[in-house]
Amino acid sequence: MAQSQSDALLDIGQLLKATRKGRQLTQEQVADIAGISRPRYREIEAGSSAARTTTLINIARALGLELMLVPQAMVPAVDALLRPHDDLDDFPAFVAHPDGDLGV
Amino acid sequence: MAQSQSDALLDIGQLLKATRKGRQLTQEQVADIAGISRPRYREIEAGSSAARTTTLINIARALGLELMLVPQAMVPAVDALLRPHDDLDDFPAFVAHPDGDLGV
DNA sequence: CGTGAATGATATGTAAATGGATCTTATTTT
DNA sequence: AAAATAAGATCCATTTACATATCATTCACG
Repeated sequence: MAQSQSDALLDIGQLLKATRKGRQLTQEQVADIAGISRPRYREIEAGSSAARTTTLINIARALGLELMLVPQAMVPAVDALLRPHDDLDDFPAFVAHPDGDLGV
Repeated sequence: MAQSQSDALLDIGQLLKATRKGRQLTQEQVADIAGISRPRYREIEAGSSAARTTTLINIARALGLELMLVPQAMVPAVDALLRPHDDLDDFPAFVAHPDGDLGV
């Protein structure tokens, strides 16, 4: 059916890593701004640990991202809006991807 | 500057509650689908405790929502896309709102 | 009114996130 | 190549998420 929690964590980690590199920041810098330790940020980026909601929000903001909860039916539209995001720096937008197999 | 973590949790809780009521589900039903206990879901909905990332994803999905990480610069656009969402049932879309005071 | 369902709220115990220290292994940089 | 910096990885102590049980309160409805 869909992505397991582990997969979601891995995906989030990948996005964080890609965004961080796009911003040319070190793990320590991001961890610092987000107010967590580097070992912890490392685990979150590696997807081997499920951060608290508040921690994830802090990390996201440290990277210039915002956490949003979007109606599943709107995900494709939002995705489409985000993809052609060719700015100075472009990061992929993360979706928790149930799979994409909604009957939209 | 911006929203504290506590405020973010309260906002998330409000969205969850509004969405749940829109879907006419009980706390127990959502908790059940999300795989957590009712007291636990109650606390998260009340914003008095920060769920793990995986838990939040599960709850969101139980309510037909998806967790997304969006570049802050794109938040207004996504918000605009989400607001006129007058479907069969319409839920507000959550944003972790740093405040809206980005120089966009 | 009163009966039951939904919700608010708390307590105890377990599991997992987090911080801090430390060590190793890349990856740069000079 | 050596030095420095970043990243991978593991340990222990503390905090907190979460389950389960329980009771109070509110709310819908006959």
